[in-house]
Amino acid sequence: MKNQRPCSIAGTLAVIGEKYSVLVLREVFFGVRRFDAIARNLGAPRDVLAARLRHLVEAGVLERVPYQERPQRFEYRPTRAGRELRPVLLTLMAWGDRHISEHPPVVFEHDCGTDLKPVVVCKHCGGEATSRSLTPRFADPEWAA
Amino acid sequence: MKNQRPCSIAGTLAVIGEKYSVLVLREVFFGVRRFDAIARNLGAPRDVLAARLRHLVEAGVLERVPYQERPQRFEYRPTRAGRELRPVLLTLMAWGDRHISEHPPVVFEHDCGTDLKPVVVCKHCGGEATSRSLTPRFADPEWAA
DNA sequence: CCGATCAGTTTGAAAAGCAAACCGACTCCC
DNA sequence: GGGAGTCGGTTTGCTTTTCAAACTGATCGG
Repeated sequence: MKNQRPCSIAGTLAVIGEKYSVLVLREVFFGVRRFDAIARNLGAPRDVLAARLRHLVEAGVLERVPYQERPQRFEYRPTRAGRELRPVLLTLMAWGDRHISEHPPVVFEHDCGTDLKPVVVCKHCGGEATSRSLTPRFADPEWAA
Repeated sequence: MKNQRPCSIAGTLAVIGEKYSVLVLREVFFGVRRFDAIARNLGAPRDVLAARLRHLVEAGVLERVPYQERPQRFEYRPTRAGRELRPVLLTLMAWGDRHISEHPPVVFEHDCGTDLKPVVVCKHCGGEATSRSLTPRFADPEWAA
């Protein structure tokens, strides 16, 4: 990584782009918040998991909270910033449901009573954000495509 | 990676989860579709980029199309499945804009005339998909959290 | 012929990933 | 009290991946 285009996608990936990081968040959102349980559900090497958790805590996405003294034990909870990553996981899941497994392993029931089909829309007008409806504008014109 | 929870998030990450893959898609969406240009904008090692492009083509996200004969040269275009990954990039960008750079390096103008603020909503009711409004249901109860 | 362009491949060393074993501070149970 | 189990990691020794830089081969322009 040398001469990178300035970009919020790259910025977010610097936080959650390493292997397992997103899956850690998935488990945490499901309520699985302890080291052993996360390791089991991910099948990840424990040293790598330890490194990822440290990184996510430093980045302010998770917090490490003791859930008992004697012996002291910790669990990992999403912060506000962490919870705001849920849309990322939902769009990843939606693509996988559509293009990989036609029988989705997990479904989210939405308040409205249906199985959630997540769509990305413009907050202002509510219209779907499609390729054709979007025009990029670059802060630094050197990087205009 | 051993004993993984069956999951569409993991499935999608198997396609675009390696380092640089998402950034390749970003460039392709911006219209940067040739090997040298992508390599330049990413600052990625050329051998890694070659491997990623191969993988994305095999996965059906990009296609490798000749844009000239003599000497034969290729460019990479998003397929339909590839274009459907745009929502993933938009949510990644939105999080970075909010939590990393308060001055976004790129803004998308939406048809409606405003700068796009992407939100994930329920396709059926249009309501925002928040933690509290969602209840997971597991196809295989062994993995219920 | 000389230099430049482009899409990769090759090379050798450094970094990250991996599975399995280990550790320390406990608790539980006989 | 002793042995087994739990839990949140760290250590070890090996394999795989990444990296930057150099190189290749086809072709064009002067």
